[in-house]
Amino acid sequence: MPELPEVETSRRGIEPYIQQQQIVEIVVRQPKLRWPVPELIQCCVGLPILSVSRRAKYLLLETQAGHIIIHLGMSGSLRIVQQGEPAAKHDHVDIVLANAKVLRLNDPRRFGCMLFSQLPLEQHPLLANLGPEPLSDAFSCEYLQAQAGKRSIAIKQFIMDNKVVVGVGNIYANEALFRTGIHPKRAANKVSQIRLVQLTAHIKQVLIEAIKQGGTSLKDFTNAEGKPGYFKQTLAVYGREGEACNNCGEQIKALRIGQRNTFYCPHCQR
DNA sequence: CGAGGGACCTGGTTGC
DNA sequence: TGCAACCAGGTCCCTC
Repeated sequence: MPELPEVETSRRGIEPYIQQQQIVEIVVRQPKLRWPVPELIQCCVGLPILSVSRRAKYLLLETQAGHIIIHLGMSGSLRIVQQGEPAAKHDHVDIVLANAKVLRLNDPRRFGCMLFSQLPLEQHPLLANLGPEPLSDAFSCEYLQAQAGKRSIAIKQFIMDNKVVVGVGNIYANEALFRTGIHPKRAANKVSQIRLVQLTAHIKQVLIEAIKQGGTSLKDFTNAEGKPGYFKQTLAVYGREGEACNNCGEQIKALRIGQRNTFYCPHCQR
């Protein structure tokens, strides 16, 4: 479910309920996520959550003892529920807070994780080698041009590479390339300089629009209150194989790039 | 170093 | 209706 807009939607949704709240209890029903939930996470109990931030698709809960690092994988979601609410299937972890609210992690496929790190975050192995945030000034057209020149992989895989830029998943990679008129299979180092400038802007634009609409709810993504996002209505190519291109009316095509489903308009994207 | 593919999981949909 | 095959918003890790 989650690409960057969905993770940011979750962050904004949970922050008002958990920031500055003391952690009363951490209940781990299923520790077997992508990596085991560490026992050490229990050392946060009794401490307040000082901040709720995001790096790439990782959510970071800061405490005096270290950071809780949460990734939602493909199917994870976070909800705020009242203490005492019975757990449903795949509700793997509860962080119970002093205000009687519970931050509850649900993840059917268990590709997500909940970790704890006492290291400075920039030294954590999962965070140390990430590229710039797409919505930061560090993700500039000059930067993207410099990176693209070195790579021969398909432009779609290139912008989905977390070492290049974080937070661009399958949906928004497809959408940004459509907006820029670039064929997703074109080699990164064969995209013109002008189009890389446009692509930089379109990646930012599509992510900002999706955040404004609360993310894309495909199957079951919901925010902290259990409500869906509305960006699905805005998707121009993702999931629209066989339908008419909004721009030229030609049929949207699908192909596979790096084992991922890829959608594009053969007329508008070259 | 870069590129490619398997791996980790459950559940919904599709097709015989 | 039943069951197997395939597919899904991610990304680490191994091999070549």
